Amino acid sequence: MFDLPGMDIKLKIGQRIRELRKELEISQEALAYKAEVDRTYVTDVENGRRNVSVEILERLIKALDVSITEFFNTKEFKK
Amino acid sequence: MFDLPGMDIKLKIGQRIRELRKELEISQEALAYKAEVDRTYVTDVENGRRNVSVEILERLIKALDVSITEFFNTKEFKK
DNA sequence: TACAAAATGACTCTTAAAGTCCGTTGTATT
DNA sequence: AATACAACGGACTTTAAGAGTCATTTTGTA
Repeated sequence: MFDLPGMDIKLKIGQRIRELRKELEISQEALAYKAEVDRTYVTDVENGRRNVSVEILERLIKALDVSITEFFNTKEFKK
Repeated sequence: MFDLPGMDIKLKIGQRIRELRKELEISQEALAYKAEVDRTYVTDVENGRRNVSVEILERLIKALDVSITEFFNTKEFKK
């Protein structure tokens, strides 16, 4: 996985979501259902094409069974 | 500052922004200028009235001179 | 204490973009 | 070929973001 210094926040978030979703071994559709967002929306988010709002992001993070702190506790979010 | 378990994510973020802004001892207007957002928008965000997008949130966090990891590394974001 | 200035809060309105919903296409895997 | 998953497109509805204005609170200082 890449991590260029100036990489888009949307891409970083998308990659993190995909990473955690894979760990749970669930499909995009299953995640979408859990987070109560649209199926196609998850695809776009994971591919860095969506500027997610914090309320939607919180739902996705909850659906991934991690805390917000945990979600952002990876090297690509540390400066 | 309070922290009820089911507290709105928008309020938590607003409180965190205010907290860090106070530490820097700058006004809402100065923060707005640094983050390139409207002054009244910062007021609304701090008071939990705005569902901020991640791109804007990133700008605010940068303007507060902390990493995203740091920003969310407080007890109210841990579960 | 009183006054001015600065900072913040509380609305409203507009438009650019977030988020939804339908279907279709691509790509493996069995 | 059939099933499951992911990517993509377009049309649509809802809302974030920006901006304006005025009211209120806070701060400093004479």
